[in-house]
Amino acid sequence: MAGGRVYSGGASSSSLSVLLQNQRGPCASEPLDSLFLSGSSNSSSASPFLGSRSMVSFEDVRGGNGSNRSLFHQYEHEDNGDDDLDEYFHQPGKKRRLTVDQVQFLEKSFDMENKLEPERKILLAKDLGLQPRQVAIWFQNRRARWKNKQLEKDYEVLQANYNSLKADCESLAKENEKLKSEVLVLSEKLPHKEKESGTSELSDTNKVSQEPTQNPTADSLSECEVSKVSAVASKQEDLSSGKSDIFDSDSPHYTDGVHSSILEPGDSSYVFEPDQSDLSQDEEDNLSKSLLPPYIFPKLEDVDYSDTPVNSCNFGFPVEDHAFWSWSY
DNA sequence: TTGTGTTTTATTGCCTCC
DNA sequence: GGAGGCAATAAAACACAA
Repeated sequence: MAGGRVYSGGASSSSLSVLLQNQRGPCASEPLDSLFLSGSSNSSSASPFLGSRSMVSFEDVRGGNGSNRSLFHQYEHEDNGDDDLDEYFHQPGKKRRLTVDQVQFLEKSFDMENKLEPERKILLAKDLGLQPRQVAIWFQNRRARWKNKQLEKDYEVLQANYNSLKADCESLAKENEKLKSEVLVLSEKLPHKEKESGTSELSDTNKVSQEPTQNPTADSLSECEVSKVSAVASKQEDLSSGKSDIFDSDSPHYTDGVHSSILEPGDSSYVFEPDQSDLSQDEEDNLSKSLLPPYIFPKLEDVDYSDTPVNSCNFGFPVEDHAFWSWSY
């Protein structure tokens, strides 16, 4: 026995005699719902479960089906009076399964409230012809089962979410690889174009830098748009050599509405304002790091990218890779 | 019938709350 | 300190295949 806790081994003679006095055979066939509803308010007079003898009545009504068969037969052999009844309930080490109706009754009660107040426990015990302790144990075990079920459900939900995220991640990684190869191809082609077109493209570069802002989130960046960004990579040489007037406010700019107005954090359209994106700050940081040449955005020096991983959200572009980027196409 | 896995009932020990 | 809840566990009852 647990420290200081005393459990009875089964129904006591006194409680059983009370139950047997209330014995009412045919009531066992009443619909459970009505039995249950009448139980709480008037349980002592309308008890649907009237001790162990009423279990025999249940079996009679049901024709002795299923799970109670062995109990019924066992009890049938011992049904020789109250002495045998007490003997049955006091068998040490013997476990007695509850009847189907008792379990259904308890289940309904559990559905209403899975905690068991003392008064309710007494009422249920009376109604079911069980020891209050048995009712308490049943509720305890039932709560444990319920908790396990909940854990299983939670696990399934988490696993589904994980699988979904994993699929997203994989598709983004593929997209990332695709875009990277595209950037490589375009950056190889662009130096030739540059030589042909001369310095006139600088004004285009400036256009890009002045475009009103939309947030360059992963969602808003179409493949085409990213390709455009990639296509201007060759302008980096001009910028790094001081030719660019990219911060000229009068300069025309790239007008696709995606890669612009990202220069001034103080501006209302500053692209890295947290409220303007569905992405988390980390994701936005990753995007800004991956898409924007660091030298274009001196204000961004305030942002700590030191631990930013290269992942599908920043398109896998290390910051160093951006050294050749510029904003024209 | 028997072996084995699962479910259900009950115990134990520990913990928290009043 | 007692009552009650919970986790872990034991063990009886049950289901079912071989």
